[in-house]
Amino acid sequence: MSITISPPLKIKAAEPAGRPAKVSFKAQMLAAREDAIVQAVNRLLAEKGFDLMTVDEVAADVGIAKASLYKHFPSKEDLAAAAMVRVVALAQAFLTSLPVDAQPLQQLKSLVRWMLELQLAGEMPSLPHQNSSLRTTLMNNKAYLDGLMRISDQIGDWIERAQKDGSLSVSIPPLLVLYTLYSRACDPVVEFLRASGLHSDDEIVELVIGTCFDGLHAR
Amino acid sequence: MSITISPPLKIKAAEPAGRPAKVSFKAQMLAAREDAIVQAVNRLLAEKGFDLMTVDEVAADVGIAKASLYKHFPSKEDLAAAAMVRVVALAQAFLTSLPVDAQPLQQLKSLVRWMLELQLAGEMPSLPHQNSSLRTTLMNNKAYLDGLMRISDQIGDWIERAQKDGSLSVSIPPLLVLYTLYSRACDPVVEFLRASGLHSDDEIVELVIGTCFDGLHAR
DNA sequence: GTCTATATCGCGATAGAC
DNA sequence: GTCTATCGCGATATAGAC
Repeated sequence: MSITISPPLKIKAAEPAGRPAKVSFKAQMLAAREDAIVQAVNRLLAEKGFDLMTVDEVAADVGIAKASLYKHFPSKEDLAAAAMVRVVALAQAFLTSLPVDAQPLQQLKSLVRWMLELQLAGEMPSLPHQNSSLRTTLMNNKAYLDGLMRISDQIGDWIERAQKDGSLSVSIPPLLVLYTLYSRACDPVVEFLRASGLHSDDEIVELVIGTCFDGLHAR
Repeated sequence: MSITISPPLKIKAAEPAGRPAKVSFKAQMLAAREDAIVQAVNRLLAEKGFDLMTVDEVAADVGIAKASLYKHFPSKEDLAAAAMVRVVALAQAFLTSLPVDAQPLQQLKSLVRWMLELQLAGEMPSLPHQNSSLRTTLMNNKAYLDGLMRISDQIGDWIERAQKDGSLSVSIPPLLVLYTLYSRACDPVVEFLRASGLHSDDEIVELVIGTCFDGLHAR
């Protein structure tokens, strides 16, 4: 029922008069509206998951009619795909914000920490891995695939360097490392631990990072 | 469309004549039918997940009418709950089949191996953790809760003993260990690795066990 | 208990006026 | 592009004969 627009609109701030300004203003409105939609979808995906999220809820949350949603996105699957594109873009922005001279293992831990915090903040969308129509839409989304490939390349680079400098086990295939890190984005241990009420969010993050990199076995 | 009955029926094998035998036979028929239903549900839950599994499919798979299903189980949620009760019972049977004198860490690894193999065999039902009606049904199912508590107690005992004998890290809360082990039952890494086609099922099992207990960090 | 046939309904998607 | 109102479909669940 609430309309969230981010970043806040600056109406015709430093724009020259005439048609170009008007077009840009319209484009800003459109982009802001679509961004509000995608943010609502992202939150609902994190809260209820794809199957339980209804398009009616999304429309009500954004504050527009359901038919208007379908003018922006042709299907529910495309709504979810847009949310995933946004998350991948956020991940990419986070990765590029990391110090380039840090040790590769620390980069990987920072990524996992970021994903766990996103999950704890209720902003990590959860999709079913078995919905074929959703998979088809995602696999046909060039923006999503490109973004996913770019961050995977970056992470893969860190994995190889971490294995070379001896901080990461060389007996684990790099692909397995990548998948293991990605899986932390939907690790049910996070919500289980939170439901237990025994640990703060920060403790949960550090505990899960510990089990991920150090394992359960005693050193 | 196929009716699977297990174990195979032995019709009136060593039964005395009279009413008791007849009642027992009927009860066997009923139990066998319900077991066939639960097995079909288990396979469909593993294949498509709860949301994508339809009651029509279950009925068609067992070879009976949908209305007949509802004579055995009052709702789709109860169907899934029955499958979970079965899996928990299988897990308990597996745990009691383990050698009692083995080291506790090996017991835990054996459990994870069993869960991973069940997943690779397509027999690990996958439920959404966010479906509230399903959660309600499960939390009201005494057989499920009792079975889950019994195996959790057994596992918790091994965890404490493994921490005492120095094979498991004492800096990890036992509850986190338990959750981390349980999470291997729905670890998406398994299907990702299988989809990559780079490893055999046995290799996948050992690789995931390795990342779970030894972590990614080099020793 | 099993069947056929049907009730009921939630949800994705659309028509058509403005 | 946005709205109100509605369609169409599939899914859970049930009625009633046998």
